[in-house]
Amino acid sequence: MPAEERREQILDAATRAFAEGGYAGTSTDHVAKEAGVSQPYVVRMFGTKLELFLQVLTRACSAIEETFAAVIASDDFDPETGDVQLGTAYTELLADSDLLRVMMHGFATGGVPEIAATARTQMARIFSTLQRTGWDEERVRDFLAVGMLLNVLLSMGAFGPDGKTDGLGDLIGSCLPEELIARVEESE
Amino acid sequence: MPAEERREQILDAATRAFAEGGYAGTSTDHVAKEAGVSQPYVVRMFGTKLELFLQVLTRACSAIEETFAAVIASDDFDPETGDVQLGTAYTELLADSDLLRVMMHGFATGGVPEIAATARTQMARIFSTLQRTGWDEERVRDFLAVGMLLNVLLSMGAFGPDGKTDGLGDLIGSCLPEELIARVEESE
DNA sequence: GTCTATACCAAGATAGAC
DNA sequence: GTCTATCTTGGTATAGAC
Repeated sequence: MPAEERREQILDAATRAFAEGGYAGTSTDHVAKEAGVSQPYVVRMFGTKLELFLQVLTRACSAIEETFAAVIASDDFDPETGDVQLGTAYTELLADSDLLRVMMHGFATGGVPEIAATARTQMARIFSTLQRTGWDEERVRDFLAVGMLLNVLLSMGAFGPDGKTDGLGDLIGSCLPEELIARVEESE
Repeated sequence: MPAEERREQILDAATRAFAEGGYAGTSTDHVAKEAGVSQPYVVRMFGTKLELFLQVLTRACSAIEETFAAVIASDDFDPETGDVQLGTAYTELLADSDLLRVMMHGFATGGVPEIAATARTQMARIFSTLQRTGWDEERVRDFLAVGMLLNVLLSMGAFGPDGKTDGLGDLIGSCLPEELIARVEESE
């Protein structure tokens, strides 16, 4: 298999693995098994585990940012009701869950300077993209903030089967309309 | 030293250590060094590293919840302008940073079922306390959401010296008044 | 109540064959 | 381009002395 294709395959596998365990909590061997290759090969291809994680994090944030950018740039984007359009796009990300979960791991791993620096850069990019909605400062902030709250709830398994009985239902309900919640839970 | 006092001392040290590295990224030896005791002693006292982390997480969330509860229960709490009172209390937490940072690590570590379950319970408690403001659903949600966004920014070092040049200044500015930002940065 | 010594396993990275 | 074997380190937990 050509290196380029293998590379993508491993990045996909690493995204799933790191989404579950985070940077420190995931071994390169786990990533390798998920990708169906040998552990030394993973290290060989990316140099170090850290470099691999940085690429996974950057790729995940780019995918998220591009999802928003596409909605905002589309012809039928309407600043007035844009929350719904962006919210729907975001829900698709929620249902996929791996991208948002690695992102959150990256955002929380401030103890590793390279990861923290990458996190700040990517967060700034996403913020910058959302500003192209033409919304005022507070509206952009609130959209991002509620999204971040949802990411946290996703990370702690509030959408999963165990999460239903934990008293977070009302909180989730105040963030998302009923129909969308059902769709996210389904995919858990 | 009596066991009870030592216990608190170790929990404090563990809070600092885990705030930096998270659950998987922090060794029991690191905790021990921070507390000035031997590594086997730490394990002996809490049984396992996981148990220690769960207690640290629960304690941190309780402290945060109690901070809010105290403001809300105080005589001069006014639901109308309560955002400012609660926001100021929250800023004190931001300046301390360790409590919020372990909490975020706990919230992001969904891959360890016991941690995720504890995270959900604690989040529900904080939510429940905020509901005692008497605010409507959306106002509670937005307060919590903006708080979560700030926690994420804190975790990625956006308030630290390196964070100033990353283009997140406007985002932070839309979450907190100028004076408060200065106070948080100072403590970094 | 607290330590030293240590058993034992997991994990990142390297060497080198095919 | 990909693997097997392996070196080396670090880390959790236990045993047992003081």
